[in-house]
Amino acid sequence: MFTMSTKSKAQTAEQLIRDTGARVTVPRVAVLATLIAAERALTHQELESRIDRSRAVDRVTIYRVLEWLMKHGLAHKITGEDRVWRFNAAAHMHVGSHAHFKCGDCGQVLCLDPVAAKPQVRLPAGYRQNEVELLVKGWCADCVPAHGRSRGHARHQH
Amino acid sequence: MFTMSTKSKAQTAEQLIRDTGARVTVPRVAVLATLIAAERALTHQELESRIDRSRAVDRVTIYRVLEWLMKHGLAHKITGEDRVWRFNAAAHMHVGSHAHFKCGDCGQVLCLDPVAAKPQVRLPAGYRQNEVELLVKGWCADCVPAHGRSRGHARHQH
DNA sequence: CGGCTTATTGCAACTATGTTGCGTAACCTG
DNA sequence: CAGGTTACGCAACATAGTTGCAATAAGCCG
Repeated sequence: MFTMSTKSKAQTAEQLIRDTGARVTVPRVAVLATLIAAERALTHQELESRIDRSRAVDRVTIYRVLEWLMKHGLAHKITGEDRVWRFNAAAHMHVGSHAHFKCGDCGQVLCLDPVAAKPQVRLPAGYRQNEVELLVKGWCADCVPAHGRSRGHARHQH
Repeated sequence: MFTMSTKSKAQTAEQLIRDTGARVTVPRVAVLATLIAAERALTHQELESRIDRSRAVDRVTIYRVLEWLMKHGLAHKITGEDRVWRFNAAAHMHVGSHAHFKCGDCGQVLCLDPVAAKPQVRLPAGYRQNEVELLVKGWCADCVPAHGRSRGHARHQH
């Protein structure tokens, strides 16, 4: 089995957008294809720079496209701890509970598989629980060695 | 047992700061006392407006004091989903796992008691887990009724 | 108590992320 | 291919947080 080419990813993206019944536009396809091609959650900035190479899309348009994709269930937003949003193509939307991993060293964010057991939390009286978001912090495979060598001095990628 | 007066909270704050061995300054006491007096996690903006009534403290100073308090384990930061940080006095720091509740309607954020069972998550090979942060979304006691009445139309407090 | 040293504050300017308004261009339909 | 509507791009704005530096005040020591 060959890896999907960039072109076929664009086609997938195009098809997904067409299926919503709304307009198929260059920015929408570009953003969604980029998200699908990404191995991890991307920030708005990362999206912008990855897209620019092929066809320039306006900053604002990317924001609006992302909002649109979320509204139509084609992408979802991850709230990082650095006040930056990251976006994933929603290949497998698991409603009710999300789990993400964030490397404290390089800042990379992954969308983890849904947790087996939905953690049970005790809320104050009268409160109602809807979704649960789980953020696991730690170090990714690339950063574990660096972390082990020089404890307490992490190189951040801001 | 009487509720602590505002004054004794300021004294508590002062003592906690003094115990670190560093300088006891007006902004530090003001910020920490405000956090201790707060019933929930406060944003930087909320802190600023609550402090202003007694003695004006510069915006930037509040940021720096908060950073300092965290460094000394007297406060901790919660990453909301609205890209705003909220701060709690760290009365009971539970290292390794935090749990917070955020009301999707009024935006209030609470620091929940540590979860009984640390949720077990499967990470990719080579990844190392450090902390786990749990964000429970739902509706607080005050907002549950409103939510029940008009589903899908939440009044946000931005 | 009053001056000395150094940490801390306040101000101003800056950066980064995200949002809004509006005229223009692109898409789809007939 | 003409027309209506949606979506885009630009520019200006809003908000959250950061940095540099001179002025201030905490704690110390005589």
